[in-house]
Amino acid sequence: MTAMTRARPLVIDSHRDANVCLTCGARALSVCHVIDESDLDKLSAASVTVSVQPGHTFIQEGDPAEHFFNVTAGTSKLYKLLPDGRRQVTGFAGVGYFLGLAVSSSYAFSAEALEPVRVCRFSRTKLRGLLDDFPALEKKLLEVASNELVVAQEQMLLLGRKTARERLASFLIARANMIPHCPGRGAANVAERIQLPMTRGDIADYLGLTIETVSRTLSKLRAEKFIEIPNNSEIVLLKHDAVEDIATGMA
Amino acid sequence: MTAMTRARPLVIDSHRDANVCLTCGARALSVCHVIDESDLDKLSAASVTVSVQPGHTFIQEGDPAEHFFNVTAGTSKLYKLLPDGRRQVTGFAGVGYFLGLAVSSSYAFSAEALEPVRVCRFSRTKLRGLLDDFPALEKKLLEVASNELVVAQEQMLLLGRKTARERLASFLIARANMIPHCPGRGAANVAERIQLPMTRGDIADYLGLTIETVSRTLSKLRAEKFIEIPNNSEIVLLKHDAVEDIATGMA
DNA sequence: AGCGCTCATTGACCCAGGTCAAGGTCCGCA
DNA sequence: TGCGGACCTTGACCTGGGTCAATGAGCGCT
Repeated sequence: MTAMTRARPLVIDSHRDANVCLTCGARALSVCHVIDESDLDKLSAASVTVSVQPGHTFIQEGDPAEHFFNVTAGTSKLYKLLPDGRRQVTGFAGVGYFLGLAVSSSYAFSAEALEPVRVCRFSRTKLRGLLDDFPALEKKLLEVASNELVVAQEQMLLLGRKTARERLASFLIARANMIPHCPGRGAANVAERIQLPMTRGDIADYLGLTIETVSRTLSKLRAEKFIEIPNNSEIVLLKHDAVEDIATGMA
Repeated sequence: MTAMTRARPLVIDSHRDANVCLTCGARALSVCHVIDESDLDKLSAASVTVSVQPGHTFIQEGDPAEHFFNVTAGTSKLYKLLPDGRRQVTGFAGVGYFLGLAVSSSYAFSAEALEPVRVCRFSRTKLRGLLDDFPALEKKLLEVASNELVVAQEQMLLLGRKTARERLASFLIARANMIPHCPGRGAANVAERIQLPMTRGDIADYLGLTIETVSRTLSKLRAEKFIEIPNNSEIVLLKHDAVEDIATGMA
């Protein structure tokens, strides 16, 4: 039975108990943490857990926006398409990410799982109810949206004005900074191991480049001893500060 | 005395009565309209009116974010800079625009007036008080932030994946769509007169191009009879639908 | 009316990054 | 352990848009 369900692209967990939110490892990282423990049963009751297999799309640009999602496991890519297939990845949604903030009748982007992903899914009306019950949640969402906006503006600067080299450096630094504070961080030349759940193609679509330019630019950074590339889904940042200078256009 | 005060870059209106919000022409377009008329005196009391002369910066990237602003007259450009002076304009803030959503200790962008601008300025703490008194305002801000996010994602698609021609077409369509519904809009080939309070350089910095490319591309669109350029601050859209097709990558 | 400033246009040339094409590497599977 | 397919790298070449430079147009000021 496990094998059967895992083979399906989207699985709704029907055997959920009222404690999912209480025991949820993603709570500390997500908007839910503003809700008091004693109220978590209400949160559990308002959502269902959905599992998404890698490569499967659980939000489709243009579809009616019936649900909101909170990511509890895995990473997804968020993207928009032009009619001829050109793709812009607008972000990568990891654990704790809240999806669907667009207050519009249809989704403005698609979301596809890069790894096995689990999300808590809320219907539009249920979320509305939660926001009325928990004003702190609304405050938190405004905070989250505001921060997203800052990140989006930073990405506009990258896409509009940075060179390929600066874009890759910015990407690596951003990825490195999202590693939950590992010991020795902040020091000048401590190596950081960056996980890349996405392909070179996804990185290219995120940075407004082609696969070839991403590959070439990474090879160049490796030849210059700024990074190491142990395998396709990891990069070791050898000189954080030097790469940061490249990212900010100071080198 | 009028001449004296108008010559200063920033002027705080000290002779404001308690009815400013009640008589404010921008109210219908701004977040304030969710506040009941009977409560507008509280809103007036929490803010000051500031006038900004063209070319003057009233928000400086990196400065401590002490204030929030609501635009009541004129257009400003919002932008970020790289250390070497490369500029990305992240948006143009017109009447009704709410500025300062970034919940961070410092501003993530600068704002410079393109025309004579008037803003209502709230201190961080006063706005916090208003949000506590008027939950509807918080809801409205979340809605505004969410819509901003959708616009930002659209701009990422433009900057990452569209050609210069598509970028200019997108810009013109977006500008045309913000004209408050003029009669005959929506019809196929009704000419629309678009106001451009910004320079070619600002447009270039907004679209991730150079002045020269903006100029050349507009000249080309004119040669193709899609637009007319009566003067530097106006463009007439002769074929809305054809230009829209270019904007969306369908031509 | 004419000066001088800022902004916009146009042309000639160039280059960062895209395109096209040919391998290479990794990994799951039989 | 060797096959197949997805993904990545590298090289050669090309081009959209950037750079540099000259000219034009609009406008406030005297």
